[in-house]
Amino acid sequence: MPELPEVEIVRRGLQKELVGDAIVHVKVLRKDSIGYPSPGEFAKKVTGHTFNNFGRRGKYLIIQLNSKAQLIVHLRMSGRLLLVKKQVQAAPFLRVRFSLKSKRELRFEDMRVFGRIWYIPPNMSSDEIIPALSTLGTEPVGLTGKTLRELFKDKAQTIKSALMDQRLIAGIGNIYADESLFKARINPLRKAGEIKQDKLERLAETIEVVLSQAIDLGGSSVRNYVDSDGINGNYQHSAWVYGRSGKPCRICGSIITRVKIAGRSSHFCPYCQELSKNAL
DNA sequence: ATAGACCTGTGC
DNA sequence: GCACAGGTCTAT
Repeated sequence: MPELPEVEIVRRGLQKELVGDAIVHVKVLRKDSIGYPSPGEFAKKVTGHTFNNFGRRGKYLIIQLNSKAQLIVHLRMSGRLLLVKKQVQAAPFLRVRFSLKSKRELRFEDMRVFGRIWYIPPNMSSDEIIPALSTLGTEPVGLTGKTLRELFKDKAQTIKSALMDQRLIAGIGNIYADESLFKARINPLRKAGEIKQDKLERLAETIEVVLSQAIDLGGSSVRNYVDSDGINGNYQHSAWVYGRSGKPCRICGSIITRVKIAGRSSHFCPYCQELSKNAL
């Protein structure tokens, strides 16, 4: 599911509802979903904590508990965090259940089991338990062409894979990389280090516009994504290119193309994002 | 840079 | 059957 907008929406939903609530019982239904500590210890360690704050870094949800402990969640492809009354019927892919003092449950559902939850004890840093956290790049806020220039300087990789590289910018995934490149009229196959400054200025702006618009629309629901109340997002209905291969470009009517870049399906308009028009 | 692994499902 | 799915990791 989730890229930055979806994680941010979940974060906001939980922040509004859960600060001050407490975890009274934890049940791990699928051991693979636990990143740290061992699945056997997880429930014991997490039980009894109170939720203090819900933050986000890239696609990671960072939950501050009392006594300086943390819960960190990455939803990967199909993870969901749902806040429900405890009498609500459990879904087939329920992996971890947090029973709360308020008689509600925070449920981690994850069809594909790629998602992870880590408990960070007070005496440890999140960076030592999740090494990728310490290598995350900048949050995509206040981006400028100059920032992108520095990030992409000398990069021989395609701009598509550079945008999805979490060590450069944190939070952009397959959908919003394609969407941002379309709006900036940049071909996803262009080498990151060879893009002219004026296009980088445009890209810096379109990234922020696309992400904030996605948040306004409740995120993208391709398959599994729902917010913490179980509601689908709507960005996918107004996507420019993502998931639209074979359909006409909303600007020029050309047929949207799909190619593999860095192992991921990439969607673009062969006219609006023509390679030759993009040469430096 | 590309492929394969990790999982489970949906749609042709 | 086969291809594909909001992500990341590791190996070649």
